[in-house]
Amino acid sequence: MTEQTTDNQILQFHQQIVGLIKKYQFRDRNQICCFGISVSQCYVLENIHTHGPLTMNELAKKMYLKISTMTRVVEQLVKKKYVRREEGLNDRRVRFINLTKQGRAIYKKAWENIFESEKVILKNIPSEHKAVLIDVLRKLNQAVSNWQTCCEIPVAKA
Amino acid sequence: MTEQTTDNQILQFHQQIVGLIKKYQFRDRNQICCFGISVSQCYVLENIHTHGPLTMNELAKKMYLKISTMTRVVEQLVKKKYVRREEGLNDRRVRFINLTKQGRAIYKKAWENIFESEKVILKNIPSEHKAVLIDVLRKLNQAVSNWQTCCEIPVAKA
DNA sequence: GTAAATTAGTTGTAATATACAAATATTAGT
DNA sequence: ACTAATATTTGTATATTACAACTAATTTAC
Repeated sequence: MTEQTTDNQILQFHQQIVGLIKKYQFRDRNQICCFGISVSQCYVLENIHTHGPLTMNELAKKMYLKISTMTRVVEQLVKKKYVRREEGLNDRRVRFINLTKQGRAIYKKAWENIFESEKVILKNIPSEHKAVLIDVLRKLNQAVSNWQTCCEIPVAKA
Repeated sequence: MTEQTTDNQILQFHQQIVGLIKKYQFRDRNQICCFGISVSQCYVLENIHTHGPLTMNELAKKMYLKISTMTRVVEQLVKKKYVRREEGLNDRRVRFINLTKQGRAIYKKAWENIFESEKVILKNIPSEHKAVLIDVLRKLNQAVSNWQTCCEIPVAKA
């Protein structure tokens, strides 16, 4: 038992993370999209649900999307009556995007299955490891937050 | 200290996982795509690198994509000379997709940064927690593998 | 206090990713 | 040999996203 991280540990860690990401992405496309909303649309609902009404800029930043893309995503949600645009009081340029009653309902429905799965997973983890896990995940999140984009061009051409 | 999982724990767990996924997705679009290859293209390289030459069907299954989409992705990689199609010996219908020398090189380059980041992250985690983390990630992976798609239509219309 | 610069958001246009259905080529079953 | 099944490709359509140009509102500078 050494303090050093072995190459094997790093490899396993990497593989588990990458595997997890791929599966979540897959789940996203299937499980979330079932209710007639796309992955991005669903993340918008989640962000508003968690943080309350957000401006277009705030939403775009939280979802790592361009604001023009944000406009399109929100547009679809407005059309479906899951969110509404509310005018800013101080600054009449900004629009606060807020959930409607139907929006709250569809959000619950869309995340319910995932939430249930996570509940089961967490239940099966020994109590003394649960706190450790959450703490480590938080650290991981922080580390990942510090990642820089390695170049200016976000998406390369084919 | 109770054996039960609190609602708060579940919520935190959920938020950390979702946050992590979003960031990795974002990083994918930026960090991986820098070398002139898309996220999907990069995952193809990784799959072949890890498992050796794969058929179109195997690749599609591993990446949760339709085989027709797979054709297009591999097409791009062939054009860039990162992979080549090799005819099956027993069954002349199948094509084994294999890495070229350049393919191996670009794979290393594309994942290098990510791998380095993960190494740093893992280094900063106390030794006794490292094994727990990897173990939990593995369990999480298993649980996620069992997720069913909730309906037949994979992607809903706008 | 008005002109210039900045900011928030939308719209036009284009590129990319993905899916579905039909087509092709090969193999397996009877 | 004829039919069914399988592996892959191609034609076509939709969705997601980005970039650039645009509008409207606010702030800054003089």
